[in-house]
Amino acid sequence: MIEHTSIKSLLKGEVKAPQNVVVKGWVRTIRNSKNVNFIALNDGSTILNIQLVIAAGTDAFVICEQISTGACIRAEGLLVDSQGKNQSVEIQCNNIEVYGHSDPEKYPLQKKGHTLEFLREIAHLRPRTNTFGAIFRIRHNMAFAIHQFFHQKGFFYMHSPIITGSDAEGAGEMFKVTTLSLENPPRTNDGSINYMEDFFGKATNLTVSGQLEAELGALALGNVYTFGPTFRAENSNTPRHLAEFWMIEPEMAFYDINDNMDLAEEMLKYLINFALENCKDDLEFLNQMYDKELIERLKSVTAKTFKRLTYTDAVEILEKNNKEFEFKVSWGTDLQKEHENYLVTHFGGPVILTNYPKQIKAFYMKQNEDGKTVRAMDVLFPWIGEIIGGSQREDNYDKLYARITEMGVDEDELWWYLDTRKFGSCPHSGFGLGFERLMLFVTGMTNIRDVIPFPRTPKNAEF
RNA sequence: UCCUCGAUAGCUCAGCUGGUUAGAGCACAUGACUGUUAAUCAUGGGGUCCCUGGUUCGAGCCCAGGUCGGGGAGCCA
Repeated sequence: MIEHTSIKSLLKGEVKAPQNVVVKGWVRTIRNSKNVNFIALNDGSTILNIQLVIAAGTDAFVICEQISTGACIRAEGLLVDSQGKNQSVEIQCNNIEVYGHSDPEKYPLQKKGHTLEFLREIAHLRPRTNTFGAIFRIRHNMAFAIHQFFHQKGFFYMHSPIITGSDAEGAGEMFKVTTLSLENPPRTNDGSINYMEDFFGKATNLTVSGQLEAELGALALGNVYTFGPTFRAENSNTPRHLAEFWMIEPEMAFYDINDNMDLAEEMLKYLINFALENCKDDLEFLNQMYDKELIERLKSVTAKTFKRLTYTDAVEILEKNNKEFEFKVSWGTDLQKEHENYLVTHFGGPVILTNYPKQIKAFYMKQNEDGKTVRAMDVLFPWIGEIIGGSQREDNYDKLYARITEMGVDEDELWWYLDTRKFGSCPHSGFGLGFERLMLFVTGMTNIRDVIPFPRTPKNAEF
């Protein structure tokens, strides 16, 4: 049986003072004086610390000589109402056991502020800071909320493969997966690498999207979603890109593009509300330390109806301001970040754009009757830009096949995908949400490397 | 990948026009202190000036190449 109590439950008043308690955690600061020492102890259950009060003359007071910032201890004592101002309760501590010392000359985390750049270099220790404790607790809550949201709506969580044999999604550069010798791979007669001898008997990669597999699930189970790691070998060096990130991809049978937008909007609002309700202390910390408008912005997004308009209407608005843009807009061009920002600012909140020109979108999107556009939808968020990209899917075999050949996609790699349009095809839709992009918005962090425990980016796979 | 800025103590930074022994704040150590909140006060220790090469009597400073990091852009979620 676990003998100690979480600091969260003590500070929430779930244990009535006075009462003997045991806590275990890591020392944030220790303040010494002649007659009394104070320790701020954190166990990760909450951003708040509990104060240990150690009077001179106790065994614990002597042990304090070994304790410094970062040490891990077990502390036992009487939980009492605090005499100090900054906490409701504290522990009059008479017994301390040191689990792990922390050499104060060498421990990198000081009891002062550190830059996020420095903390990235010590990603193995940064969960012990207030900031990253808050971020990772919020990250957990968002992951949990995603499952809860879909489960409540009757969706099934589907595990799409991490290793894929097709390079057909066209979603970006892929990481190769192989057990062949890099120094001396087997060759075919024409000198190319013989993947027949590779582990899977063919060339394989890490997935760039679980969407195509999710569609297979939707055409059997109705509504499904994937939520797993995704890999892009793009040489992207920005605060919004990772080589390994997590993506949520719902896929729904019998949803048209409007149902798709409704779901995307409902989901984003649900998740943000969940954070506001369940991550109050952590959000308040981030609001105070990093982004004074964070909580206000989160509330405003949940209250607002997302502005929906077509790509064509958006281009019309943008064209009026072409002189302000580095990249001029005209119908058929892909929208740049400056254009997305303009629209989000123009409408004062999230924007959903639909019906893009087919030539700038993927082969699987449902073609409109006009012959020019497809039923794509992008949800644009302040600063982040495209937080969700999705579409109604092309469910007509002939149209899908035509598009595949037009775009030079290898049909042999997609025979199974095409099969679903041969046998019991149906209208369906889906979208992809970048989990870390959601985290950026919810935490107010501005660099995606700070919302995932161990970021993978070009030239960085430490830890 | 392109543009741009940067790298000096454990951290955050200053360092003049190229010139003697490279500084500050915080952190840390020691001491003081009757309840502190990133405590306070005093004293002290602490440097591969990112790397390689060059210019120079002399380089933290100038030049070239590289590495890593920040911001912007592209690719995208």
